[in-house]
Amino acid sequence: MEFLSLIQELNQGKQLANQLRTHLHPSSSSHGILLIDKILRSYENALLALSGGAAASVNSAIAPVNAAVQDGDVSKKRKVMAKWSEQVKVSSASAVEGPGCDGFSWRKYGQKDILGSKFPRSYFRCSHRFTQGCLATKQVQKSDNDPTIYEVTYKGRHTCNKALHSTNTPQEHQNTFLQHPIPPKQEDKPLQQLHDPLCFMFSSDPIRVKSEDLEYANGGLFQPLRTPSPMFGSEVQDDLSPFRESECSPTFESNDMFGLWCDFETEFVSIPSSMTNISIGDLEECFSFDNLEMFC
DNA sequence: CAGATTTGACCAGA
DNA sequence: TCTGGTCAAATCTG
Repeated sequence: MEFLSLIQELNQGKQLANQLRTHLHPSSSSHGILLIDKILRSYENALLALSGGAAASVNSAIAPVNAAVQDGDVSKKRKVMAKWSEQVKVSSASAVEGPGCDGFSWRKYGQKDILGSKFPRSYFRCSHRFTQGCLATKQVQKSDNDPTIYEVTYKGRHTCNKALHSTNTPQEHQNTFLQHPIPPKQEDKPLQQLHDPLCFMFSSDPIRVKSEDLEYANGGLFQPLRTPSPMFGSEVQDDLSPFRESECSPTFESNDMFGLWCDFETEFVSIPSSMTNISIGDLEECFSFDNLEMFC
C-alpha cells in the first residue's frame, strides 16, 4: 500500500473513531470514552510518526532485503535471514529463555559478551534444528538501560512440525502465523502473558519494543507492514502467509503503546496507540481487517 | 544416560 | 583486524 494511502486510512480510522465517540450515549461507561480517546490519540501519533520524514525513504531502501528474503537466499549471508525483535519487560531471565508457551522449544547454543553492552547475549536455536531442520533462532540480551528488559531477536522461521501444524488453538494459530516463538519456562503468570502474542497485545504489563531501529527517522527503512491478521481470527495460509514474508510481530511500545513492528535488518513499522487494556473485541472494532491490511 | 547448558575456539562479514 | 555468530567438547542436570 502506498504511503499516502496509509495516511488516508489512518485519517479515515481517526474520523471513524470520532464518529463512534459522538455516537456513544452520554450514559456510556467512561471507560468506553476513555478507550476511544486513546484510539484517537493513537491515530494522531501514528500520523505524526508517518509524517515525520518516513515517507521519503519508504520502499526504496528495503527492496533488496526483501528480495533476498523472498528468494529464500539465507545461506549466502547471515544478514539476509529474516529477523525481527522485541523488547520485553520481565521479572526473570528464564522468561525469555527455553521453550515457550506455544510449544516451541529452544536450546541455548552460545553466549557472547557484546562490545559496548553490559550484559552478554545468549543464543538459542530451535530444539528441532537437527531432527527437523528447523532453522529458527533467537538472541536474548538484557537491555543496558533497564536490566528488567530483555531484547529478544528472532531469526528465521520455524519449519518444525510444531510450527507447521499447531494451528488448532487460537494461541498456537497465532504463533504459527507469526513464526514468533513464545519464550519459554514461564515461571510466573505475568511472564507467560508477556510472551503470548495475544497476551502481548492486551496485557497491561509494560512491554517495550526497541526504538533504536527506527531508521526511517534517519533515512533508513520503513517497510509496508503485512498485518498479522490471524490475530483476529482469519485463516493462516501457511507459506502464503504474509508474515512469512515480512516477519512482523505485534508488540507494545511502552505502557500504552500498541505497535506492529517489523525488522528485517531494520525495517520497522510501529503503530503507536494507547490501547493497553483494550480487548480483542475492542480492537476488532478499531481495526478492521481492511484497515489493518493497509500496513501490509 | 540422554539431553541441556556452558564456554572457549573458530569462522565469516564488515 | 575486530566483532558477532556458531561450533563443539566439557560439564551439568534430571
